[in-house]
Amino acid sequence: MPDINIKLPDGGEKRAPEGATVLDVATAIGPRLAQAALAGRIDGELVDVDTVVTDGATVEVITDRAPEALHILRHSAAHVMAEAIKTLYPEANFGVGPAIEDGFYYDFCIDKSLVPEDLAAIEERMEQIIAEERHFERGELTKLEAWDVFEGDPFKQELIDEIPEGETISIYSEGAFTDLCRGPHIPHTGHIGAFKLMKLAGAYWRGDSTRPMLQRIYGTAWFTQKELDAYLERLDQAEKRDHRKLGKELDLFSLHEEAGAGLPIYHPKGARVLRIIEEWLREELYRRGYEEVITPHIYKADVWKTSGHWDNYREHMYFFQVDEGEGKVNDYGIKPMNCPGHIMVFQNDVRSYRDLPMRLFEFGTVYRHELSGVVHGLMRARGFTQDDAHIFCTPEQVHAEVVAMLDLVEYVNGVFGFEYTAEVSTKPEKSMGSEEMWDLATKSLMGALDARDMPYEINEGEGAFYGPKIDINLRDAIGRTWQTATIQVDFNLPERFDITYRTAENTEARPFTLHRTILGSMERFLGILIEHYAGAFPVWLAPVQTVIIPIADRHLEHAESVRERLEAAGARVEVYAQNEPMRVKIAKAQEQKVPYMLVLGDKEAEADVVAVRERTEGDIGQMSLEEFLGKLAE
RNA sequence: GCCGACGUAGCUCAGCUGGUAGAGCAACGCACUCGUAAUGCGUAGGUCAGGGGUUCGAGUCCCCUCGUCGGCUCCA
Repeated sequence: MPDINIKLPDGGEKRAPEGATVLDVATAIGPRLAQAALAGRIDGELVDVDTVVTDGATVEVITDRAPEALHILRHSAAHVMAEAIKTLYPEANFGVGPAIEDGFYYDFCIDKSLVPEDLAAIEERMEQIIAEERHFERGELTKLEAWDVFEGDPFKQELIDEIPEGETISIYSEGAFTDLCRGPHIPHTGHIGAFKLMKLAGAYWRGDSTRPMLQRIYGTAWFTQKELDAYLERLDQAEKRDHRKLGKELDLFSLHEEAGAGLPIYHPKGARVLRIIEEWLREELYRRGYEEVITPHIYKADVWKTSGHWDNYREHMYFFQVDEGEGKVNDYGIKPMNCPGHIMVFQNDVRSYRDLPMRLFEFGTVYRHELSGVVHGLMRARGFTQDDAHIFCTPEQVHAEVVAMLDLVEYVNGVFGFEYTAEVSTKPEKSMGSEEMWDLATKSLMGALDARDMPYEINEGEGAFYGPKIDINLRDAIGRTWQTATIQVDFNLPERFDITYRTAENTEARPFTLHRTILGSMERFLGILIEHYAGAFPVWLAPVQTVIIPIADRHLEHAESVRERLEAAGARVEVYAQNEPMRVKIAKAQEQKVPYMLVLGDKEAEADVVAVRERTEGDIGQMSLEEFLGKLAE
């Protein structure tokens, strides 16, 4: 039998008999590798281990160390789950079942509505399938054959329908379950070392709310039990950071059924943090050439008719009628966006190119009637405050303005220690504005990112109908991402409100309008910060920076005087005056995640010093008030 | 909005197949006056989310509404 040549990823070459598979190649390299082989890669394409290699190809053996390995494993786990469901519910029809971050899911349709207890039976069945070390058998079919195999399966038939004519269709079977699938899969089900079904949910077929809703089970799968345990532990940790839980424990805000969904109420401590951030950002914006405006929370409906919200966004707005007397009734709408007010500021005078760029900002509280299913703590509320700004400028100025915004993004996120990534969304199918405007605006956005050496992804066609945008995604302390800042070009509102400026040539021109937020929603950003810091705000943000702990009642007076002196210096202080042992007060202050505790007893009163306890380091000794204030300011 | 789960004292939670509500913490009172992560005793606190129904009897079963949670969808 003639031999063939294959290349290995390390640059080496190997000879193999014709008809050799990836597994044969692995075996030739070493028996341990053969045992660890989960899949292969031939010329960059992931394949099963029993795929025949071709002459001259580069062959790589994928083991559990490869970054793709978990993905393959989870995809196979999804199939195992589907088989388990199929055996328990033979009438099941399946949608799609991909691997996702940390796990997998499968969508399916069965007669009964599953309850969480049903998951145990499915898990049990999966255990059996895994114990049997079932092999995944690949088959290749023509479109016509595939139609037959999935006879009576509407979802799979729809998927087959969309596969281009002439393309080979691959299917995988393990036991009783056959699925339309591109592959590859792990050699046998026994490689799934640990898995757990996590949650039950509903999901529209193909993500389309006009189509049937399927049942979805989410699961996670790992090579070892240890990895699964570590993952569950990670989820536990994330849960401890949940801003809704910490918001309650730290007395930052509350939600009230009687107030309405998505309408958080901020307590003194939560309000304090919000105002600290706001005042800090305001000063920074002044330094960067922004001017603050204040605009109404409500406008007559006419404004929203002009802006287009009345026609296109009404179901998301709060409108109400007011009887103005003598039978005259007016419609008013609560603002879901700050744009109209800012445009009216611009419009209030004849504007010249010399006035541009005009940068107007506002901490504008807006209300949006979000769908009931999406409200979520502070992260998705119906009332929230945007650190909103609109920049009116000439086409030539767009680039520099976006660069300046990106600089602000970098500065602001640096202060909180967030890393971030950017994405640009381009012209969608349905859009307004000329090709040239879109082109100029999109190039300005990308050019600004390039100018600041910021890498970005492009979401083709994902822009709003009225202009392209840049979105910024933060990465928090435990690696989750949050979309916050957005820089958005708007071709729509300048048109609708017909705003213009005088050019140097004394002609009339329409200004470019940029919307932008840096934090997004102040309250949502607070939620992100709570989770990022796990509730332990840095000193400059902490609503209470230091707690004073008098040891006994006789130290109360001294404690009060220390409080007054610290507050006079601008510190945020609380005295724990309740009649409790010192260690109880310390425990409470620790629980409240207060950065510093000042223990005051006889010794401190006498020497007029404070005994400082740092939240994470513990007792750091005595110092004078001045020294301590210096520490607070660090 | 859609699918599913859940809603018991201020907080965290217990309450089996229907028989008229319980703990810990917090609060309040008394005692203790304390040196770096929770002192003892006592008191009070609930139309079991709201409304309707089934039943001799409902926190427990059914329906509706509100809210919360997990997803999906939406996001001018």
